[in-house]
Amino acid sequence: MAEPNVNSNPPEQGDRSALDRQDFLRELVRQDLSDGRITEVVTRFPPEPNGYLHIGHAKAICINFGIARRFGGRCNLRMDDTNPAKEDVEYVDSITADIGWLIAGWADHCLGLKPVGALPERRIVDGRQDFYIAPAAHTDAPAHTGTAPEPFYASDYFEALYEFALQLIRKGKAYVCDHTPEEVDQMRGAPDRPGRESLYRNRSVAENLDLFERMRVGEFPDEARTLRAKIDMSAPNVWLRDPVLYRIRHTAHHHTGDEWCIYPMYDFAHGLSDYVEGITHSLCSLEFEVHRPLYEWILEALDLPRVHPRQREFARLNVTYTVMSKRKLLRLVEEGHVRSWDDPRLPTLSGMRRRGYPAEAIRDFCDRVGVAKRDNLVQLELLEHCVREDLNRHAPRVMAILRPLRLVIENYPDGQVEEMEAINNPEDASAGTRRVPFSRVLYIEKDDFREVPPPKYHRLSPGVEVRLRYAYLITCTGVSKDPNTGEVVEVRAVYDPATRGGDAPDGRRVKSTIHWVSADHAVGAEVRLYDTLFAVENPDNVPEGQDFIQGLNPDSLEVLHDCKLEPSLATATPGARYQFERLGYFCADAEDSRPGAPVFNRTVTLKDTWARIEKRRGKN
RNA sequence: UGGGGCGUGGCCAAGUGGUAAGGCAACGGGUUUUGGUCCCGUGAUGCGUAGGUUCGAAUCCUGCCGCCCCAGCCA
Repeated sequence: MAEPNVNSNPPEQGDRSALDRQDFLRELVRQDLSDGRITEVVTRFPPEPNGYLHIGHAKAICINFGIARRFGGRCNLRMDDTNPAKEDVEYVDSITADIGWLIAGWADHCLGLKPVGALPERRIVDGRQDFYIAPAAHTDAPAHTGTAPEPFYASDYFEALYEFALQLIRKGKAYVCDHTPEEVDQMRGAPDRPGRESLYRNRSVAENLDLFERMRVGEFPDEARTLRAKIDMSAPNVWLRDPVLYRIRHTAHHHTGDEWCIYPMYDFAHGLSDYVEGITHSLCSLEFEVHRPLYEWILEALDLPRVHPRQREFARLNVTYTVMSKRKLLRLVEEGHVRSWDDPRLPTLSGMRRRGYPAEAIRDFCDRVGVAKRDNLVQLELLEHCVREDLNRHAPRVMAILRPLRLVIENYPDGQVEEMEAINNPEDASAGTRRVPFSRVLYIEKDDFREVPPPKYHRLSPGVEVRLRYAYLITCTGVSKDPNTGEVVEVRAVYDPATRGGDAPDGRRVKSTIHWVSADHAVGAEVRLYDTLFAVENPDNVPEGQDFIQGLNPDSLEVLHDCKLEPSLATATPGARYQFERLGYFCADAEDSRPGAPVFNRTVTLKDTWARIEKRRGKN
């Protein structure tokens, strides 16, 4: 029976790189299609709602949605929620929101849509029992616009899963075991030593059926019994040594409430959930490779009528200067090393979104990182490159002073204000221009002035002429210092009225152009500068006896309170991204920005050749 | 020490018997009213290692070395 192909949208034109990318997963899918093993491609992304999504998940999302998209299929977002003790709706909400954001405008057209309230349909195919949940037709659903998609839930299949378990028992392939967890543990043996068979392994089908049904209705306490697969206690692969399929947990579930007190284990639930949804390719990370024989055993033992899903594994993503494990991220949040799950220093999707990383850049990164099976540690620089490349194209330019230094134009009339025309985005002519007020007293960046300039320093210093961007050529005439500290508190200069806009009629050139903000018109702002969360490249690789926490970078956050922005930024909308010229890309904080009192996060710096020169000099 | 995987330039990664793609990083140079962007150029005689097969090997065979995963009633 052919299932409806609800989505046959081909990938967009002009998408060559993603289209042609060659990796072993796409190769396999291509092969299955040309062999006629399958006629459509259905994948899934199956997070357990027990934590927040991070860049590592983004890779899995891009692979699963990307392949569905590439072959005109669909990808289901499924909550793998089979362990009520660890899960919560808080997480399903954040996960769906993060995914909606990440795939918006890219893979929303191949997002598997669940018919509202639908459960798997029970039916008989070729005399064999089957369950299938048909996707909603795409045309019936409102266009996905980046809002949280409605996920599928493994827990919606508990009834079907229970029926499958019954069937396994009837076939003599599963049994109820009364051993304690400790006994099961001991009897499993070791990788190089076979295990011992359960004393309950040869119960009759009738007794197993009776016991399992009584497990379901709640006759037994937690841990009293389990349902186990009858496979091989001496199998070299320990996952084949009669793995537990169901356990008793008198615990309320975030999605099914108190309807159940037995819950299926991952290995039993996952493959069958894939099957129920008509998944053709179940793409997961490498640590599940040893589970694959069990995944296949379950599907085969049940003699299921439709085509079986195929599990294939790829290496998970690691990025330098950060950690990806749920356990470690949780510690960072709980111990207060970061403020929250969406702290802009975290590799969580919510953190990166708050920091200003465009979803498109994260997807591009996942694409460039490739798909393979070897362990990897990708340099942060590649991610930052992707972010800069996207922002360079799209972010409007603006002038902002992070560390203000007063500059007085001595020969500029006091009280006069001129509106200078500035280009919004040199990469995008359609972005137009804006007017920026100029006056006698300005702020410039402290870094842009040196009383005694080091070699190769092109910026302002006494006697030197530079350009004020979009304004005038000025020449530094002197400084004022704090009488106590000797610190330069004000720079004085004269301007050449003939150079309005920045070009000299006589054609003379200056070595540097610096940015500025008019003191009278400046908007005060808080700006948060971020450095890597960890000071070490690979925080997971800690020396003996050390805690990964010790690898933290004490200077990962610097808050600047007295920044001066050009007036157009007074009402920056939360989440809006800009390039502060010559400094970097910044994003109006979505939580803390207020009209008239914006707060900005530095997303990433611009590449800084001068900083590199200085750094090199420091080393020599 | 049992089983399952993986080793290609600093980091990713193509390559599937015909003589080492591409990206990031780095380093030179050009353009530039952002020390940004953009453009041009530079890098493995070598594919963990030692043998073998072949006219020819990163690709096939054998041994060795290294790294990762697996003994949850977690996923």
